[in-house]
Order: sequence, then structure tokens, then C-alpha cells
Amino acid sequence: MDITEVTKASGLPASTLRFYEEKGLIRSTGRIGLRRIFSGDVLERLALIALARGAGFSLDEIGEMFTPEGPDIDRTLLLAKADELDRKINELTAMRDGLRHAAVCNAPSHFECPKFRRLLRVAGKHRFRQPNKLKDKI
Amino acid sequence: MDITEVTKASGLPASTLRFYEEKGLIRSTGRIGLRRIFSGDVLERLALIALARGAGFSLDEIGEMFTPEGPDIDRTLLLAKADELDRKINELTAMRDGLRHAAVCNAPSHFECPKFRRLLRVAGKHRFRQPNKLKDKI
DNA sequence: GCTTGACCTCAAGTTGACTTGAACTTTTAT
DNA sequence: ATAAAAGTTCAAGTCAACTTGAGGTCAAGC
Repeated sequence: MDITEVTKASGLPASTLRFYEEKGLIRSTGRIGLRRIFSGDVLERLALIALARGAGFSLDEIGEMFTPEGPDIDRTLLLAKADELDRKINELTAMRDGLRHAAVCNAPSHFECPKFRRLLRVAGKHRFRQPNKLKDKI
Repeated sequence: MDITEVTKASGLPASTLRFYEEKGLIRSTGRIGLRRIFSGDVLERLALIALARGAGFSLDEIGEMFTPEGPDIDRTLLLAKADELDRKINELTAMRDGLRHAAVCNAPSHFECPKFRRLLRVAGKHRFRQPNKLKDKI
């Protein structure tokens, strides 16, 4: 398939496909002239990438999961990630319940609603961003 | 409390607190000299921000939820967001199960494992990034 | 055989959420 | 009184994940 067929089948723009290829997340099987040719299973790969992205993995992390040859995708890493997802799911569930409650609650501000405030306590600790990398000293 | 007390209590760096203030997400109650003074409930606010961030809301969206005076936080918006979270929760659950399975599965490649492939189909469609905004024409 | 449109490359721009740095002012500690 | 520590502003930098743009190539249809 050529790149437009992939864009149609996957919904991703060509620029993204080229970008993913450059990152090593997908591979084109060859060229006709300049044009990339992809084999059908790139779609499966893209689906997996989409899934992993949805689960909060970064492209780099996804790249590492697809170790070029490694049959040994680090299993403890996978389990750790699964646990992380469990925590995340709990958080999202709390937030969802909070929203549903907020939609019917008539406290003047949600901050004044005890139900809502309890949620804050429940779903506390989660870091979103790592500190910027400091430049390594030589 | 001054800004360092807030950083200690919240775990957020001072730069973030200033940034949030500039964005209108939190407010300092006054100054001593140049220095900001915060009242204790900023911590609650920060907890809520953290929760909402964790649930995937952008800072701008969070800002809108804290409408300055609006008693009428658009309830349908809240419910829509809750539904969105439900979908996300399903996705994460699928991914989590996929990871747990992958950790014990001994198919040569996860792509070759039918259980895993089924997941791909299940948890398909989710957009992560909106198209860049095109500059509005005058 | 030539135009046209799909594709290409490569560099630079974009967005969100912050962080970092430089230069300055205050408080606090000696 | 004075220096260090902690705070401030404002502009610029960073990072991920892409997108956009300029300029070039090439196969396909007329």
C-alpha cells in the first residue's frame, strides 16, 4: 500500500506516518521511486501505537517496547506499567464521579460541596511532569 | 502562607505556582513587600487542579470550570466530560489487561498473540491531538 | 513529451505546560 | 550596616509530538 492508503485506513495524516517512520515506530517495506510502500501489518502496528498512546505511553517508550529483536520485553516493566494504569483508572473514576456529582449538585461552588471536597482527598497524589532535564555536565 | 510554604505543602515548585496565578487558576490574597501571601484554601484548589489535570483536562479547561461567578457551570459539558472519561477508562482498562497478559504470554511476538490482537480491535478509536489551529484570517 | 498532482525532504514553526536565567528588591541574620 | 537568602519580574528556553512550508522529484494521464 502507498502512504495515502495507509492514511485512509488509519486516519493518520501522512506527516505523522513519516514522523513515526523517522522515529523508528513503523517501517516502510520499500520505495517506488521516492514513494514509500507499506505492508498491511503496519495498520496493526499503528493500532498498537494508538492504544499505547491512549494508555499514556510516550512515543519513546513505545519504541522501546518494540525492541528490534528482543523477545524479552521486560516483563516487570510491563507489570509496573499495568499497576500505574490501575492507579490512573482509579483517579479517572474519581474524577468521573466527581463530574457527575457536580452536574447535579447545587452548592454555590463545588468547593463548598462536601461530597466534592471528599473527592479531592481521595484522589490525591500523582505527578504529571518530570523536572526538565538539566544539561549534563561533561 | 508564603510561597515556600505552599510549595512544601503542595509539592509544586514556586515557578508553577506563579504560572498558575498568572493563568488565573489560583490567587494570592495579598503581598508583603513583593512577596505573595496565599490563604490555606489554595491547597484545596491545587488538589483539584491536580485531579483535573490527571483526568486529562487542560489548564484552560480547568480555568473555565472555575468560572469566576457562574453558578451555571455548563452541566451538559460536565456530563459530556464524564462520558469522555468513561471511554478513557475503558481504554485504559483494556490496555492494562493487555499489559498483564503480555507479561505472561509467550507468543514470539505480541502481534502474533490472538488475545493481544483482539485488544487492538477493542480499543481502537481515540484522537489524541487536535489539528494545529490554522491562523485565522483577518 | 509535457503538465499535473501526489509524493518527497528538510528546516522551521506550533502548542501546552512549565522551567530557567538575568537582573532586581526585600527580608533576615550577623 | 551589610551580606546572604529568598522573593520578584519578564523574556526566553524546553520538550513532546506533530504540522507546515518551501522547494524538489517523478509517474501517470492527455
